[in-house]
Amino acid sequence: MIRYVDVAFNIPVKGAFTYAVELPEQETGGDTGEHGAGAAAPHHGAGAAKHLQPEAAAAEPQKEEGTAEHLQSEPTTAGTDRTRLLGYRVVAPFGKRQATGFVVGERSERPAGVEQVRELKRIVGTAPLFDEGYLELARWVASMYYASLGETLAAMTPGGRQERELPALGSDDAAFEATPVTLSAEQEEAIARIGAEGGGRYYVFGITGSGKTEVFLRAASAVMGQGKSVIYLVPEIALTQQVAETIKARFAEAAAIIHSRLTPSQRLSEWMRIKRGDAKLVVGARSAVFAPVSHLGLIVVDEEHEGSYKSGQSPRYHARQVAMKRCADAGAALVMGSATPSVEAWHLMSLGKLTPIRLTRRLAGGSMPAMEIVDLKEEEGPLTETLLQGIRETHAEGRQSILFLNRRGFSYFFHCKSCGFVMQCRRCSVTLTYHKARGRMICHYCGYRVKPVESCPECGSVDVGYGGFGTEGIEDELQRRLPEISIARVDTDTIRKRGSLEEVLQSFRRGETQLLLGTQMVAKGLNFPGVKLVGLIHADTGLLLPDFRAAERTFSLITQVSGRAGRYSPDGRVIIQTLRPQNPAVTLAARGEYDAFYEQEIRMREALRFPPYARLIRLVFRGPNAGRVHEGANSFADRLSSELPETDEILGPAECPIAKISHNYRVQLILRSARFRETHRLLGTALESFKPPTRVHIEADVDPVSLL
DNA sequence: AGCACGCCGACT
DNA sequence: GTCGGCGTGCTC
Repeated sequence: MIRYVDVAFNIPVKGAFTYAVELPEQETGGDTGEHGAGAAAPHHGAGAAKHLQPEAAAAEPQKEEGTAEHLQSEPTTAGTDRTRLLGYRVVAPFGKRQATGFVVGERSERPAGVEQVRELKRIVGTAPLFDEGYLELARWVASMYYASLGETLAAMTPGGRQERELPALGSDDAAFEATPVTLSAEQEEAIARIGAEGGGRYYVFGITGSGKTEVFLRAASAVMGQGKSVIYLVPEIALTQQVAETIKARFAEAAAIIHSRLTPSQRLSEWMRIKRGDAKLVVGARSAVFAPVSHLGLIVVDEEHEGSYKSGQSPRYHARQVAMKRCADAGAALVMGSATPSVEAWHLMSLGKLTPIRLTRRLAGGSMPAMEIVDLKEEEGPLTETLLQGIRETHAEGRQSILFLNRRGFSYFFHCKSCGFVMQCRRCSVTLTYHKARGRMICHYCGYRVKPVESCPECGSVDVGYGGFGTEGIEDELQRRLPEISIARVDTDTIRKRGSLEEVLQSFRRGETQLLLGTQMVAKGLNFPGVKLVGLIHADTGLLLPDFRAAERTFSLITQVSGRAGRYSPDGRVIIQTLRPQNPAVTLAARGEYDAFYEQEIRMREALRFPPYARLIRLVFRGPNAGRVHEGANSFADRLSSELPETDEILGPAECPIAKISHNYRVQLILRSARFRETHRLLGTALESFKPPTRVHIEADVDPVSLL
């Protein structure tokens, strides 16, 4: 029987391609294929059931790739229901090559208007990856983020071809108690409120160490008790090892933990386990929001403010937004939480669209640390005497310190070295970026440009320019000045190797090293009882970035990093070094004045028409020919200005802050809209019909998190 | 004439 | 995305 299937490929091209496929008339157990390679994979021949036997995986543990090859050349297998092909991954001839894609439609007639229909090369797997309902979600994601259906499905589904079981659980770490601890009154109340009725949107807003995780786990448990499934999102699984271990210990086989170390085959295996309903709790980073659960009852978004929930490539989805969509569709509850909510979340809470639940007490007997601000302008270099003295004292007490330094340099940012003044755009209020080649300060939101000043408009100093602390060398400098202290360094370079992060952290936890020096990642979720002092070497690096979220990020960073100090003791200490000791993001974070910070930030956003008072869509035009890239951006901007409502603003075209990446020139356009739905729809039609100059690509980023 | 490279558009 | 076709222009 000849059938026709619509296949969406993992390419930017929209629309599906139709292929023919010959299906067996019935499940006769006969082999319809002609390759005869099946004999080479003896444990595979009988189809689905055998795949899951552990012996199969154990038999050839080293030969995963080779085994996969055999299975790929295995033609349509008998004993598998492939009369319906929707949701299968397939391999098809595409031009001169083979490409994998997804079956997104089926038909029995050859489609009209298509002259040549080629035949599918192969059907991957023994069961479909998704069903119609799931495809609907994919269509929503693709259209919301202006991506093709094929690349969207590729981002949503696991890449493995053959299921492969996960190794047995490692030796159970007794440190992670399987039995829940006693709850505080606040926690009890929080759980009761979340469980009070099905659905709803909640925000657990609690200081670090106040027991959010336990609230989430109890809520998950309750939902699972009703036979429903739970998705538990964390920013980066490697750094939430503690949460993962606790969940493993408490939920065992009912949980699927999707982490970055899983191979594609293992991911597929977990995917199928979830799809069958064997795993009712899915824990994972961003992409776990696409877990194929049935009867969704709850999605937890832990550390909601985290930027890693936003995908960096097409489809540039925000897991929080997808979570809202899935919960709304399924009537499931959404529970988010953080010590530092995003400004958007805060706004939703103040509008009553998100129910706040506050946790105010630290559980482990700790209290909030003492916070000190050190003015870097008064000091020589990044390692100030206050900081060094603090480390020495802490060490003398036999306790530990964490030093945080922001990787992002600010050498692009022209500033006054005397008072810390930074030039900002009058209109956008973001930092102007210094372009050395042009000798101009440029706003990357609107394109505004000025000559750099010769002297500081604030204090008159002529000591202005670009340049700052290099991050390299801080470790050496520390080593030199504090030779008695052993230092552990954690950054993207040192953790590249598998397992090395855990090693470094373990040795710190055991007290073998006394000082942990790291980037962003030490700010998040790591808890070490021995830590007394936390130092931020340059707390306001983020403030110098040309980004309207700069203040929010700085506030969050200071607060989160501070949470690492004195978590288990009453005498924690935080030293915040800054060039701008008067900046509200710094001072309000230091004083723990959340409400004041959010209120002033919200007012600023309203005045400047930034989210949440407007929504942004960023369009990046890129290509090897600068002229054509500009031409494309200009003509599209012209078109939009005639088609979009008057109230929408089109900022730019302006060169991207990183104007050229690997031979590609980049120009951006930022749309600002107060009526998002309409703008989104109109932009969709405009993008569909616009034919950019050759070699010019347009990337759309809806609700961009960073404009860099 | 022969070839290298860059540009372009098709891919079911 | 990736591939091949083909035109321009350079070299033997």
